[in-house]
Formats: sequence, C-alpha cells, structure tokens
Amino acid sequence: MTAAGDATTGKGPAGEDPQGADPRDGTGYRLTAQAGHLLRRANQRHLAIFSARMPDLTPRQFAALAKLDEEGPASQNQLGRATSMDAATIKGVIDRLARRGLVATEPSQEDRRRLIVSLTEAGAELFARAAPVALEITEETLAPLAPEERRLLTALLDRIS
Amino acid sequence: MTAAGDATTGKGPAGEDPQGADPRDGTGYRLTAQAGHLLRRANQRHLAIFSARMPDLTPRQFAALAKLDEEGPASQNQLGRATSMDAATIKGVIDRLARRGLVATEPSQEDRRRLIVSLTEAGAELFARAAPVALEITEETLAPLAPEERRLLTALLDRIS
DNA sequence: AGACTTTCATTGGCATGCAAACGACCCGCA
DNA sequence: TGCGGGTCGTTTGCATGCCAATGAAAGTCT
Repeated sequence: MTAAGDATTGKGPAGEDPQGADPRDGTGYRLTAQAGHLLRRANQRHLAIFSARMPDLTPRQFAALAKLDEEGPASQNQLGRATSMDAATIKGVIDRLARRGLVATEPSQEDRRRLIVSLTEAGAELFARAAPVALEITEETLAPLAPEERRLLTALLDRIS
Repeated sequence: MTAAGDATTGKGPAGEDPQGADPRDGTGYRLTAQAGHLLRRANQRHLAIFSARMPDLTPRQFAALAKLDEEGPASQNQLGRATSMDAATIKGVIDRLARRGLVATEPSQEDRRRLIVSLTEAGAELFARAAPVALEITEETLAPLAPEERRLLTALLDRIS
C-alpha cells in the first residue's frame, strides 16, 4: 500500500443506518448509502464491462441498432423514445452510426418532418455479431448475483424506472 | 410497470426468458430486458427527481459537497475517488463549485502536487440546507418500493458495483 | 545519488444527456 | 378554410464521464 498520508477513514463498524441518515454527525447524510450513488456506481461498472467487451460500439449506439433490429425502421424521435434517449441525444448517436454506414436515413413520404432510420446491411451484420456479446455483458454485470437475485434486481429496477 | 415484474417464478415449459434472449427472433435480444438498460433508466428517473428538487446543484456537485462535509478537506483526486469520479471529471466539478464560492482550493504543503479542497462557509451552509432534500430525493426515487424491497435493492446494487 | 515507478493535476478529445429555442410541418377544430 | 396546438428535427449551451498524454513532484530501489 501507499504511505502517502492517505487516511482511509476506517470509521466505526456499528450497525449502519440503511437509509443513509446517520445520527453521529450533524447533517445525517452518507453519500454511499444513497440510492442515486449506488445506481450510478452500478451503471459505471456496467459501462466499463461494456466498453471492454464491445470497444467498437458505445452502449447507446448498440441500443439504437438493437431497437432497429427488433422493431424495424423508425423515425429518429421514435427510436429515441424506444431507447430512452431525448431528441438531441439520439440525433448525435444516429449521425455517428450513419457516418459509419451502419444505419441509413431518408425523409418520410407521409410526414415530411420525419427522418426514417433503418439498419443497413453492414449494421444488421454488426448487430448480429454483437448481440451475443451483449448478452455476455449482461451476464458479467450480474455475475456477483445468484440467478434468483438477478431476476429480483431486474424486477426492482423496472419498478423504479 | 411492465410484465417483467413476475420474474420470480420458475415458470412453465416455454415461458419468457428473463435474460433477454428470445427464441422467437433471430438474434434473441430484447433491449428492455437488459440490466444495463434498466440501470440507465432507473438512474435517469433518479436524475430527473434530483434536478426537480435541487435545481441549483447537480448530483455530482452535491456529492462533492457531501463528501467534503463527511470527511473534511481532501485533495482533488482523493475526493474524486471518494465520490467515484475520475480525475478529469472531478476537476470540472470542483472548478464550478469554486467559481461559486462553495469550496476553496489551496496547494498542499507536504505534497506540492496536491490541491487541497475544502468547504467554505457558504458551501457548508448550502450543504446543511440541501442534505434533508437529498434524503427526500432518495425517498422519492425508491417510493415505488416497499421498505423491505428498498433495502434489498440497495444491497443488490451495492454487490454489482 | 540516480534511475525507475507512481501519483497528482491538467488538458484535449469524443460521446452522452438534458434544457431551451427555432423553423417546418401536421392535425383537429371553429 | 384558416388557425392554434402539438410534433419533428436541429442547434446551442452546459455538465458530466472517460481515455490518453503530459509535466511536475514523490517515493522506491539499488
């Protein structure tokens, strides 16, 4: 270990307060006990696993390809809603995918505001190769949990989404 | 809200595959069933709640204040590790907090590489007012769950972090 | 002491993510 | 038929978030 004056604050063992309010100090707040912090950390680990296993696609780019594969062509905003990205975000994602030739865009005939996005041949092929890896990523993300716990976590996350 | 909630049973002969692989289509991938997607969506909802309840502070800015209040002054990188932000990210957060006079920075005496960050009077006061709100944010984030489920989710998230 | 390894802070670059503002366009309704 | 409200895509601005590279400063090992 390093001896560079790095007090790791061992703190007390004690029966912790699961809510994060701690009577020991004035404000009663422990960052690491908050749901938001835990969600962020879990997500961070997941993203690290993702980029290690699928270096050529970002999670969002893959999500867009997956949804296009799942549901077929859609307008940009539709696709954004389906993947939980706002209009500004999905635009950047689609632009980058289009620049790589993984998706194609064309204006809609019925509604001239809309920009229809569809998978290209290359995009479909890449997705087909990537999908199994994506399942492995989910697997590795949930690796610390037993099968029963994985289903439970999934269900709980879905309910607070 | 979706049918993914009943994933706790062994299921029948050919029920849903909770892992997200679905034999019905070629690639066998359902985006909305993946842990990463659910983590992201849950986090998204949490961030929305946060910014609605605490418009003057971002989650990361608040986290930095909270950690400083909890552990006292620390170097920038130390604080980053304590709040799970990398060196590049924590720098921006501290810069913005310093510009608002909520934290102060000064070079360390013992180690001239280090930049010691501490709460200012104003920062401590703001945190004192914000901490109760932060607890409410956690509360609202977990509102859809029963107390027992909240503890369970927290524990599961901690294990995959 | 001198070389090698680490750590610290900073910077540049790329990719989200969200809010707000815009112009174009569609639709229901008076 | 014309108009106001809502949608679509775009752009700008700000705040993460991470990687890689860099120079300065410590620490370690011989």
